[in-house]
Amino acid sequence: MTDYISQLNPRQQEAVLHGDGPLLVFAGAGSGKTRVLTYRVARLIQEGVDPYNIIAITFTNKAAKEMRERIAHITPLGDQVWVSTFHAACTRILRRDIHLLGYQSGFSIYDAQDSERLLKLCIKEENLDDKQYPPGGISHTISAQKNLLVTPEEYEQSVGADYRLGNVANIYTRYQRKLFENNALDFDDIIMLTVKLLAENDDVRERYQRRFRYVLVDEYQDTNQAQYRLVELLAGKYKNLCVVGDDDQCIYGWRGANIENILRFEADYPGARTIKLEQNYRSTQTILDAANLIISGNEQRAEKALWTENAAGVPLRIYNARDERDEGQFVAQSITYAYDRGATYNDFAVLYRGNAQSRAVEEQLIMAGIPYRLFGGVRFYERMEVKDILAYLKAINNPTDDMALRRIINVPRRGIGDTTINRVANYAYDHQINFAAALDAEIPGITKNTRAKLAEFAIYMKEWHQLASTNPVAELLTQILTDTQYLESLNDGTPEAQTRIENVHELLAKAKEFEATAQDASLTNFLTEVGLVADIDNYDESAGAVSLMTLHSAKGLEFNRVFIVGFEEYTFPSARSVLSETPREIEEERRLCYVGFTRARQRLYLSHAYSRMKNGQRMQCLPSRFLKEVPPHYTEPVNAHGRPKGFVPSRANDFIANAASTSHPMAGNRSFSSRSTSAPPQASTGRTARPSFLQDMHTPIASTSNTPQKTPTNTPFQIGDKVRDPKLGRGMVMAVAANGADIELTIDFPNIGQRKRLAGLFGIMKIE
DNA sequence: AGAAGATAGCTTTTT
DNA sequence: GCTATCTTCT
Repeated sequence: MTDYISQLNPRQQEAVLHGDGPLLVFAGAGSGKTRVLTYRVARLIQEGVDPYNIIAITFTNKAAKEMRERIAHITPLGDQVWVSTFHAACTRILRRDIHLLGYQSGFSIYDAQDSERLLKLCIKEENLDDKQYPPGGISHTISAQKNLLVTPEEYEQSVGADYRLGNVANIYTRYQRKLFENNALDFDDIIMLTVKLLAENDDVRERYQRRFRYVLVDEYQDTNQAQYRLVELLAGKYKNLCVVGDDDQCIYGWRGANIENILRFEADYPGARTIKLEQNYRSTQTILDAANLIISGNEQRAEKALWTENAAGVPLRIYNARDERDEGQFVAQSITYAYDRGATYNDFAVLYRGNAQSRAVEEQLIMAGIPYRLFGGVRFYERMEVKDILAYLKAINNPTDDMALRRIINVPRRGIGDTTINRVANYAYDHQINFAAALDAEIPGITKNTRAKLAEFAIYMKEWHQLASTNPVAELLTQILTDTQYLESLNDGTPEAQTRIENVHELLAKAKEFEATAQDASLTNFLTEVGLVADIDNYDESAGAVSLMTLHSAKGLEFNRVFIVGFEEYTFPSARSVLSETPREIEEERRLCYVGFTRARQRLYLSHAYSRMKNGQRMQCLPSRFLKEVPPHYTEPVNAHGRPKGFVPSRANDFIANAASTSHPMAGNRSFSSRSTSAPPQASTGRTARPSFLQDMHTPIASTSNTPQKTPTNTPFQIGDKVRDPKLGRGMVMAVAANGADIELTIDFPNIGQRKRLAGLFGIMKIE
């Protein structure tokens, strides 16, 4: 720890050594931001500040975890610093004092899915048509209001006599009341209510202000109004506030992030020192120049220019694909080409604007036998079976959580149908009691038989509730699984059944791990922890696979080689932003582009297709406007293998030149059977059955252990797969056989009423 | 009550 | 193309 200061550049040193008072650090991409933050915390402790008096706030658990570990690594007392996400920090504050707002400490946390379900209920109860009041849109509106700290009452006032908005206000009011009645908070409430708590209770505010003499905030450009206010409240007494961010990387405006917060910092905190970190340690000069040129197209930004001492590197590689399939092949072939010459799969990331784009790339990676991990899509804690089990825990932990209870009352099937549930709900509503209480009531219209089922369920609930007060989470879970036969109910013969069962076991393992590591292993804390995780939190650098994710998810990560696919108008920038024609939205897309470019250390591949399927329709596409913003001398067109057109091997600066002399241990070792020993059985059945929770490795092997020996192992196809042949159309694989070196598939084509045996498999692609 | 089949509607990004 | 919801059937 002694000599760490000398490892920093002058600007970084200045930020680390800054004493008391507000400090703004503009940290460009790859400029050593995390380093500065962690060293600054270490320095404070070294100077005699009690770690107890420091809080560092991030947006993701991953960032928090990384910072916590790095601080603990450089200074012995580091692990006492409070490092957490906005949401985790606020939840902790609320668990302690939320009774002052009328809620109870064991409140449930509703994710986007939960809150939308509740919202639908509210729209229904207001007797409004969910076509005219689409839950998604209303949810966005309510979220926006909460981010601006606008209460239902204030919103109602602000909309005046507007009929439609008046109804929206009514929905908001009802929604908020229901959350309260359920003793539940949505994500926005977590911040909003913490602000309310601190603003309205002098003693609570005073306590936290005194405690947090030093406040550090990461990614300040992504704070929304509520978070801004929260930071203001926390740091209000000592003003020892250090915020780090990059206005050029503000990409969450649609979610309420206010880029003004960082641009206004000096005005908000008079006497603030501003430091700009502009030296980039990550990318080549070429990549950086291109990124700088892109971002300079934006009006609303603080002036700065990244520079680097790194070499110029190679030009950006541009591929014009025919369609998304060709584009996927380009990605796969380029990766294979580089892999065969010593690159590793972790070197690569494929970034795209929207999750829907992953499919085309996935198909080609599977065909080429390239292992990959997919981020985004359905996440572990959003999976049906995991949410079911968590709903049991929520309902047990928080008996007023009607939403959780309603979710599980007939899962697994207990013969309690929608009619009954609605009768109970209506009864509860009419008598102003919660759903759980209504289970024991004499409700008109419910038959004796059904009432017995309700009563039986109610008894179980009481038993579990009892169990929860004395036993650890994992034991409670086990008991629930036994009592309900939930696992058995999952075993329905569908291809996903096995994965679902595994996911439940995974959750059980999570619970055990939680018990082993948590300081206070209460059920409430377990639910808090699992309620606030994001997909990217599970990113693991060393997984030996290509990473596929959205540009948003990629923020904060870096890769040696980055593909940005779908670099087209109406895809990137998104159709929405183009059609809106508001500079604000296009500027955010441009920032997203800047984020994407600066993820790459060595190489950046950009591809666009001439045509692409969108919403089931084939669309013509034009190259992204951002592509035109990069001058031609920074770029070079490449072929479908990622090689420069007219490539000559002796060319200086090219990869093959040095790869030829040093043989990589992995080079040439690409046979499928030797690489993977235990492919998960669902590996090639498609994304819905794939757990993204752990390393989501993809291997093309149908099955290594339980298939006859003659079945070829190096094929992505297995019996039952739905496939498409370019000439014959859709079909289903009926048999897989080896025919010499070739693979032979027997495929049923229902549309032509024929069964064909095909060898060579040219153009046959798996579909879902 | 529950399953299978048909149709409408929608897709940016996520703590 | 996919999914969530509605409809129809058992």
